[in-house]
Amino acid sequence: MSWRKEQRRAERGYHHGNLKEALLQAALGLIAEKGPGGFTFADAARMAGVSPAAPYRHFRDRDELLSSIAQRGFEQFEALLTQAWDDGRPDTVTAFERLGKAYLAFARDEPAFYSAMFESGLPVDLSPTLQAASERAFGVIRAAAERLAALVPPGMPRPPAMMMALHIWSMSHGVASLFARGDSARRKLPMSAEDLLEAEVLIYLRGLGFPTDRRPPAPKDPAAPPPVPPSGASPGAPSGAPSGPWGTPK
Amino acid sequence: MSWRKEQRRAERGYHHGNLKEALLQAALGLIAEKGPGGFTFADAARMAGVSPAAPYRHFRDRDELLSSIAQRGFEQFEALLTQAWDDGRPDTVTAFERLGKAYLAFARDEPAFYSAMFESGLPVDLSPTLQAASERAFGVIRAAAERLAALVPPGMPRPPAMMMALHIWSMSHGVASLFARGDSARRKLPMSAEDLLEAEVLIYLRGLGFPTDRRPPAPKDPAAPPPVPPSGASPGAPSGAPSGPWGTPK
DNA sequence: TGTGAATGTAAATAACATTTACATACGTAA
DNA sequence: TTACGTATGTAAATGTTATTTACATTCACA
Repeated sequence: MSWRKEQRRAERGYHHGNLKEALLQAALGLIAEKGPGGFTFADAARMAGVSPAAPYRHFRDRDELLSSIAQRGFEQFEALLTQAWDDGRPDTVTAFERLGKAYLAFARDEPAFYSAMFESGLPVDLSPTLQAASERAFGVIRAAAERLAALVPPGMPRPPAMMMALHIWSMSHGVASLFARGDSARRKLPMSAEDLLEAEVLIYLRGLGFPTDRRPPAPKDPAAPPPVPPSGASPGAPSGAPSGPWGTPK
Repeated sequence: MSWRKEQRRAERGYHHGNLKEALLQAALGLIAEKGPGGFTFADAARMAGVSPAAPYRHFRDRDELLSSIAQRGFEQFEALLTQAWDDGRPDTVTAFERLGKAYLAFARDEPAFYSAMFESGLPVDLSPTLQAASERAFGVIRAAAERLAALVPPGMPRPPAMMMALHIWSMSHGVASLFARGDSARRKLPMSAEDLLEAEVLIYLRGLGFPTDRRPPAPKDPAAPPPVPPSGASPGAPSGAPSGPWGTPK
């Protein structure tokens, strides 16, 4: 039963060569499977083929490994959001909605990172680098909100961009946490989390004075088609396409 | 060192008499302090003055205790929301906003319950009674949304009440999770979580076509004051009172 | 009063996190 | 090339936890 260990040792020698990375990967896999609480330091070591004490050469303790993963998660998150925002192309509102979708996509596609970042109970405010990473990620939303705020139609009250950013963050986070986690989404929904969030954001944007009825034709930015929202769209769904921000639940 | 245990035993006899409840209370305290992960079954037993095996007479395992707490939490949550909604008095919109406040208040005042309910990683969908309790709590929001949907001004698209309920839930949950947890709120904000959520909900409601400018005078329900939102309210805050859904950050 | 069901206890097992003392390999300066 | 300091692993030990099993005490009630 130890031939396997010996075998592995023979293959890689006394030194692993890349243990830190291997541990991170192992932990990532374990967290994705069994949640941030179900991950054990010993398991990760076993998975990497080293003794239970080896990880301590690379991480002060279990929490530091978790924290490293969260850190990396925030970095990837920031990259994803940046890409989704794409500097506001083709127009601010479209890009803004893409941001929300990206949030959900991350929660769904990177459950391990998401868990470590938001569900591990780690005190984000204790690690300066972690907090910084978190703030950089939020900064993308913040910047987008800044641009959006500048476009609030004249005559409408214009809330601080920071506030708009926090609103969007909380909507995305709320939908993601409640409905986009767990393999089969813990709670049943009459629609996808994506559609739910999209509708939510669109209603919010309308509340800020943005026209939100156009959809297929995405003209340039300051172009504002019919400023009057379409009326009388009951759940019956007359036409084939969604008549408002929400379609008929399929 | 065992005199204390003997002492306690003498006071209460071989049987604790109320162990189940004592364990729940102990766990509640521990979770409030150290988070849902930092609570140990053995600790709760110790705190109740019984042997480490005693709890197993009342809970199948650690998870079942946690689950019981979550269950009780959802029940209290439902009660709190019901009270806040107060059947839509004095008017639907006001009561609706109170609902959001109650959500935050619960997250803040009952961190242990909130943790067990939403941050413990428990598979809510696995316990039928837990899921039912969760759905009853959401039912309050759902019912409120139902009433609100009926008031969407004619001429505005009216989203399904269920969707509105989910929107409100996600906003509240997002704000609560991100900004109303942890003794000193992990992330710094330019305003209180309550104000943040209130503004968010008001903008959302405006997006649905509700007039959202009145504040001190709360007239009867179907009474709809100036349907035109106030214009030109830059962050400078001209008058003393909040000029829109948001005041100046103090 | 006797008895079965509840409720606790003690002791044992297995898994972890973490520490300490010791072993090995790697890079580098002489 | 070699000697040495440092980085990286290992083995063994400690203390804690979850959980189970066999046994003890007490309660409710016939």
